[in-house]
Amino acid sequence: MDEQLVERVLRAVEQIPRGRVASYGDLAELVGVGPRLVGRVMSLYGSNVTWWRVTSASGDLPLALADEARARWADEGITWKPNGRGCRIRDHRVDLTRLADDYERAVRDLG
DNA sequence: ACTATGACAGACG
DNA sequence: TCGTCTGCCATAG
Repeated sequence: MDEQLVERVLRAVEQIPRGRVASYGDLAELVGVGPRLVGRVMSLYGSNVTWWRVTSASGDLPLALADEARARWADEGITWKPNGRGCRIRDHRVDLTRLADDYERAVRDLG
């Protein structure tokens, strides 16, 4: 894995404000890579950051992570509908353009 | 070198 | 609302 890329992805995740979520695709667009790569980075290094604010485009997470994530969501006031279908997580997606500002800053301050 | 498979997404039937 | 297919990048076999 390209360390630079990993850093950029993780940095992007950290820009997601409390109480909001972003999809893998959102982050991918922000970082400038394919969504699958973001998924891969998260699977490897996600536990180091606020991974529960990253959901799939449909608002779901793998079963194992869902339990943990739900607790976090409840704590942050993120509403969701149990039983997958019609998950309301989508209503909490961040405005990508606003996220981009903070992200640019974060990446600049990195080097 | 080639294929299959992912914490994925978008288009289409 | 489901399958299916294609694009995406890295890894494993």
